[in-house]
Amino acid sequence: MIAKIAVDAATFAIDKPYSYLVPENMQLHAGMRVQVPFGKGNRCVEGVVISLEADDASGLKAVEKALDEEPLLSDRMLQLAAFMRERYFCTFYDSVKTMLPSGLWFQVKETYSLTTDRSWEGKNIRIPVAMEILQLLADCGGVTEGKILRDLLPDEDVRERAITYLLRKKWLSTEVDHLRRLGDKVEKIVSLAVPAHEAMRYAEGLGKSANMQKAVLSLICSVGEVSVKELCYFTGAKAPTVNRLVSLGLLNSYQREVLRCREIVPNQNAEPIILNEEQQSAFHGLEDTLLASKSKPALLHGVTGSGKTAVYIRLIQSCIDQGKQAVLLVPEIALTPQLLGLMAAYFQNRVAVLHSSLPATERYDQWKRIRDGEASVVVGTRSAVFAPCTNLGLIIMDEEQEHSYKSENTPRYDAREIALWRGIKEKVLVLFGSATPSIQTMYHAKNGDYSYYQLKSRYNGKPLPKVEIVDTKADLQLGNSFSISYALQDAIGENRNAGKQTVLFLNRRGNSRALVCIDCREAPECPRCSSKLTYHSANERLMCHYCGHSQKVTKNCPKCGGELKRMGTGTQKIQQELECIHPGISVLRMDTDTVSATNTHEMILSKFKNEKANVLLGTQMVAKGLNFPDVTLVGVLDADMGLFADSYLAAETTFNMITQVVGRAGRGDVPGRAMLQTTMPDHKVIKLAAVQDYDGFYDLEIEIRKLQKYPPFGELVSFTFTGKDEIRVLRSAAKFRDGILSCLKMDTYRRESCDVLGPAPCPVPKINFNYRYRLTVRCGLNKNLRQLFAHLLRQFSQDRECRGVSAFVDVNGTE
DNA sequence: AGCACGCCGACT
DNA sequence: GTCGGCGTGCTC
Repeated sequence: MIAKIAVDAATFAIDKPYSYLVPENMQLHAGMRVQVPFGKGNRCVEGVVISLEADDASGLKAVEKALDEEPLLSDRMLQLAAFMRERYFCTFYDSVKTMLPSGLWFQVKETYSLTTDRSWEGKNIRIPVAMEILQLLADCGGVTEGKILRDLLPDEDVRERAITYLLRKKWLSTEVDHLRRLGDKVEKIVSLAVPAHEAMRYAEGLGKSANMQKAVLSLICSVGEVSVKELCYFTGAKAPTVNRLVSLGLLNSYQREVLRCREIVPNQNAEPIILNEEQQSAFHGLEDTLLASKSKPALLHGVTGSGKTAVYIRLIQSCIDQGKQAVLLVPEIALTPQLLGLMAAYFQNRVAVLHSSLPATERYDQWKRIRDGEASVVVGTRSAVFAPCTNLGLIIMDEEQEHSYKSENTPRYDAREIALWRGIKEKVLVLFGSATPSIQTMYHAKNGDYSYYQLKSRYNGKPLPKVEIVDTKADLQLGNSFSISYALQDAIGENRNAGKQTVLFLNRRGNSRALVCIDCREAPECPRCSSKLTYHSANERLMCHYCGHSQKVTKNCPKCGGELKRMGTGTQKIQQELECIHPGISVLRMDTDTVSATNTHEMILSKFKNEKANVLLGTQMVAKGLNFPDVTLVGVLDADMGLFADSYLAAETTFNMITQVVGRAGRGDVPGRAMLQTTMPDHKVIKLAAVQDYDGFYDLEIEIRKLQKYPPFGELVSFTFTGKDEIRVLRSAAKFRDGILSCLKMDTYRRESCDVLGPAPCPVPKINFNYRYRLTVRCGLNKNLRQLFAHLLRQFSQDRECRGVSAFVDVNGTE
């Protein structure tokens, strides 16, 4: 028997199925992970069995051992890994790792032991610390773990040199083992092994001193099966007492797996859902597709407050009634705590949650519940698109346009694409839901690739707020030095006098916690990266969020010696302005500075609601999930900020942001009002967003996309090159570009439309002493071109001139 | 990437 | 002789 195996150690250039011999007595199946010898040194590496063949061949290395007892990945998931490998230019095993919860990954454990050759004894070895290692091993019985050596000899260079020397001398040998990061949690369950009356008769025959045994037995008689832990808790007995009863043959015991999953508390009663006419017709159409197991995706386009969630719940219900599982993907769990409670209300303990901030143990156990079919509804973030459902019927992606569905690590997958792939292969309905669908999804809907359902009316019948565009240039000419325009200043004042609340939105990332020199106006930079350090008050240090470098806060500027002052964040400055303009106004801030684990997002929101602060001021996080009747004014301080971003999604993102923010105003009885401050009051995107004209925006943007050959008309593939030697990196990138260009002249590729831009420095040109340059390729990324790129990447990694430079690919990336 | 093999110069 | 440096080639 031969196993085709994808190994972890393989880089993209050499990634392919490797054939290994399966030992006679080994039970292997596709989808199981194994430990195999790889390379000349036969080092032990992890791999996954892709397929098995009955062939017999000699001259192959043999699989060392199976690391799983049963397959972790179905054939379908293996197919998906292959798809991801081709689509995102990663290795097969990279895909496998992203599909599995991290609790299932392995940790390598090296064991070092002395060999029988003790000729080193009494010798004088010149290599530093080599003798120490030998002595240490001799002292602890000849065997030790790699971790112990690492702890004892922290200097990596010296330690590794000594170890290689000793291994070559064959005085030391090493073994590698793959250990699961997490184990399955089990508990001991006991039950009666004899009829109850017999057990009780035994208990009565016991003396007075054996009260515990009596208590234990009588409890078991009344409840039947019980865990030892609970038994001890309720009776006060200790484990040995129970074990004694087991060994006497009165009790049976076995290990039962326990799942470490928190219970989700339903936040309401599961009242029957009554759909309005629009919802009803959308639901019917979608249910038909669902029941027919046709794999045509669908878009549910519903304005904020139109009740998309009700349709989701009915669909999930219908899916479960078919005996199938449903996956509901959300952009960020933290922003949808009510959704989880709602799901629990309707689907009770059949709901499983999967997202990255769960403890690894819980995530793994949730994963098992899904795999074993115990959970029929999966709610989760991006990675939940890999939920191991064996009987999937429905995938819903809420807020489909959100960027968080795109991964920023290798493989840089897009959960939308994965969902669509599963949709086709598993004959599953994929439903995209959004108030402002991405241009790409809308295009497919208009094109008939997706079926399209629209919910136009807000269920409470509230009109959308009145939106005004405020030209900040005009204010500047009038001498207004504040970030808040006169018009908005007045509106905030009026709103406050009317006893209503205001939300102000600053469209910036809240990471400006920097120190700035009062003389040269410069902020301390990271010595390893081209980035500014941010100030962390918890440890009084300046930290770099790209490389993790941190340094003590100094009093003076490292460049000119001027005094360093904490620069107020954007929101802080605006808070001061507000207090200056409207003395006595109460302002709550919500940004990375004020939101923490102890002072969560929701806590600030509920404070805003309950304490009736006049103004809530925040960055991107206020845009979502806020629904208060007393908020009648919303201000966007820099509505056009996002339009300058260097991304094909800039306009789309800005439009969505404005829509979301505007939707926060006027949820109560008083009609809402929104003000958009901008330096470009005539910008089409701003104007369209102000009147909430999605269709107009779509028509405008789709033309630009078509002209520029941006998605959905073409794809943007970026190749990023990194390395320590800047010249070399730039040269490698240029060489790669030339490689593409010359291939495009060949007959096979002549018909491809493909523009190559760059190389240009990346937005962050240096990270951890690695320089970064980028090529951007606009093309129809078909199979032909994908194969070309993969070929060029392989060739690149073997190119001697490009040594020390590595490349990675991002398809339709946001950065 | 990571590892061995081979060839060369330097040091004991 | 013995050791390390570095270039080259391969990974079932």
